[in-house]
Amino acid sequence: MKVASFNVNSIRARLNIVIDWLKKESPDVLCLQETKATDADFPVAAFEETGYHAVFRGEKSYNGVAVISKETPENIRTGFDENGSDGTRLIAVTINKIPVVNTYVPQGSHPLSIKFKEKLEWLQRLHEYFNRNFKPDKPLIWVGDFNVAPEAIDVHDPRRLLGEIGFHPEEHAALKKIMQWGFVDVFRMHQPEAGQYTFYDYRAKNAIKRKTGWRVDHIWATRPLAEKSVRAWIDMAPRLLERPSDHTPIVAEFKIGP
DNA sequence: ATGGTCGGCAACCGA
Repeated sequence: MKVASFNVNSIRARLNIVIDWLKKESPDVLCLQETKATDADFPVAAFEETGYHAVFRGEKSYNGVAVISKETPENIRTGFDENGSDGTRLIAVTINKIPVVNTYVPQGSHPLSIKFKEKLEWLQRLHEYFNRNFKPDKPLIWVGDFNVAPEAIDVHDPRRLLGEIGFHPEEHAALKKIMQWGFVDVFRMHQPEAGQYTFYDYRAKNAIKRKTGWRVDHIWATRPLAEKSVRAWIDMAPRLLERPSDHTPIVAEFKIGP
């Protein structure tokens, strides 16, 4: 089973890139973040024509998550609870009997802002959500834009960036707590080298050439599933196409199911 | 070097 995650920064602006990428890479599951479309505006037909199912929860202008899959997704749930709280940032499905949780973690704006506190609380809530709904000794995949680079090798200048949004000790602590609940960073398990990034700020000139990136998009799995992962990589190819996103897809393959 | 550029959507917010 091949699982991928991609922050698209508008599914409508990026539709051709995503569809072409699906055809080229043929993942079993593709999780999207920042779709920036209401459910009525989500381009379902394009995915169905490509042979995929699409489930999604969006809103106008901001946020929005979707799961694109070859198999019919089951147990579709959006948000943290029965009320669907923060449903445009969290969508969970079961595919081939494997639960997949797709999140768009709040970016947090700036460490001194109220939004930073909200980001930390959001991660705490997510920890409780995993604890309430899943068990670390059972298969579970968590993917998405976590908006946190976990380690020094995940940013281009860790000394300068430490304490900035996305590379802050409190974010690291919050993420570490969730990892200690029972996750393995599947990408890092297969790719030990530094300097592999999923995000390049397009406000910065020549960011890709200068390698000023961040690894903030992730594929994590509980141990029984991580043990079945066979490879993982970041796909820079979409950047060569028209209208690149500032994020790029991350992919992992597991020796299970189809 | 303390800016820069996207996307959505109609003035600026979020990233």
